[in-house]
Amino acid sequence: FATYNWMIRSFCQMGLHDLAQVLFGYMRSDGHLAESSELLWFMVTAFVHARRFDFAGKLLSELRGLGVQITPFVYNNLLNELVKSNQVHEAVILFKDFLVLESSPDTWTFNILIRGLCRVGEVDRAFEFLNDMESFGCSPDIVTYNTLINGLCRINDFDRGLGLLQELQSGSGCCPDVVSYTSIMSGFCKSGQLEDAYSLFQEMVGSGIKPSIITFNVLIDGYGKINDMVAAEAVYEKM
RNA sequence: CCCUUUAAA
Repeated sequence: FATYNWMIRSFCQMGLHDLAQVLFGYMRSDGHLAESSELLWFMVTAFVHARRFDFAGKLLSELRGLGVQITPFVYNNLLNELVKSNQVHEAVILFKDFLVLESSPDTWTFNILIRGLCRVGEVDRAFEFLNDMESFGCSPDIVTYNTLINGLCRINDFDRGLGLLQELQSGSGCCPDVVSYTSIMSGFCKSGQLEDAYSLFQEMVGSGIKPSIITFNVLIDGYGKINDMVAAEAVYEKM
């Protein structure tokens, strides 16, 4: 098994995934599957990086067959890697493959996917995942909502963004925080709606939430872009 | 630079 182990790893590192796949088949036939759980996860990451999601999914099935527990912490990292490299749809495919494992996704898993979908403008798809969370026993948290709010503002859908903010204010779940407000303020600033941004700023301060350095940065930058240096300086004096 | 998830640059 030791020989299979390092040969397969070497092939993966050399980018020879076809050879690694063939070798894995031989190793399996030789009855070494039971001792290969750590190698299996190594191969999963390698094949995902090589965009070979079909075989990665088969490997995950093997892992389940071995009764190996892969924690969400571990595979969230992999999903996040894909999202960061603009491969959200691949991440969604992989997410579905992860469902064959015994371990259930957690809130972070959904937050990563929701963020990815928002980044490519598929906000409605992101909301579908929000609705699916509950069936997996996951509750959306403030990060989930802030991510969605930001996604809405990025596509200039301020009405829905503000609506979600109001939902947080009235709902019993979680309360909006400085990120929620700053996110929408940033959207307003980018589209030159400084009056709306500033009234949100006042609303935030009025509800006892302390603006952060980023909040001020957003406002000052927004006023600078519309050449209102007087207002920009006025905000600067507040910090 | 980050390196399990959210706001500015």
